[in-house]
Amino acid sequence: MSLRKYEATMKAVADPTRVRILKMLEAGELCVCQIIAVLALSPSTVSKHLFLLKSAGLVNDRKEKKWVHYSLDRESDDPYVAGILRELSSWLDRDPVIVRDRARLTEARKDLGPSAICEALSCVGATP
Amino acid sequence: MSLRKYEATMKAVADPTRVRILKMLEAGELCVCQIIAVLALSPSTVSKHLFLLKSAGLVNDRKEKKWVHYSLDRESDDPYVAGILRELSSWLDRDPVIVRDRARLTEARKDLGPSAICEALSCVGATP
DNA sequence: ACTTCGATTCGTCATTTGTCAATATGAAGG
DNA sequence: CCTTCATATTGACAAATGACGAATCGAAGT
Repeated sequence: MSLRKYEATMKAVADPTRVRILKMLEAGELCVCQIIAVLALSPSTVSKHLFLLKSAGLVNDRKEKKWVHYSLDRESDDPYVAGILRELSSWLDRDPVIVRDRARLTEARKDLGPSAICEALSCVGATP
Repeated sequence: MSLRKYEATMKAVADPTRVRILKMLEAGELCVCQIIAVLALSPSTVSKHLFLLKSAGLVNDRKEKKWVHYSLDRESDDPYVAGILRELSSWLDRDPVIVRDRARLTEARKDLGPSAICEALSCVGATP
């Protein structure tokens, strides 16, 4: 494994926004609109982050109906990806930002579909 | 452990030059002049990298005579540091850049003191 | 004290990175 | 078809980053 690949993987997980996404995905796959809503960032920004994570082999995407769902690539044979995802599962679980992200997700998922979650969370997300 | 601390640690190890330094230090402590010589970078640049690594708690420094020696902080109680250093020990061992760095170090350490190594390597380092 | 030499700090520069607005793509429904 | 809605892409811009040279600090040695 080369230094280039290492650098891409590490830089992908070193960004706070991207690690928030990864920590959200630990609970299961999410559609892009849900991630946008929780992060309260513009769709283009989130899309670029997801592209980077996918390029690094950290996540997979799956298209269903109108939505794209992302999930962690837990069976990667890339040693960097496997090692980082393993370490990450035991990190940051008590960070207030991570906790808040999780709260937003579980709250909104109670009885709403992806589209409705989008609506519900984008209101909440607008008030930091 | 906070997202801020996580970000600092991860960004510290995500840089290729800094990871080269960490991989060099796996063999034992080194003085700054040796690191400068192997990397073939300016002293100010190397000094800043070392400062960043130390700020992240990844390395310790020790002054002896005129020189400053850096070493990995293997007994850190910071979970990020401990986890990263553990993963790192099994990564990049076959990368050509890492291999070359090690070769330069072991070659020059055969029978020279730190100061002489500085001299010997700075010539080699100038020809990539 | 003065000089020397290893290391750090400061100032500056080019490159990279993260963000958003605007636009494009593309599938599902009317 | 043609519109709509969820993502993706593009372009622009501010901020962060990594590189260097010059200046500075500090410990030994003359």
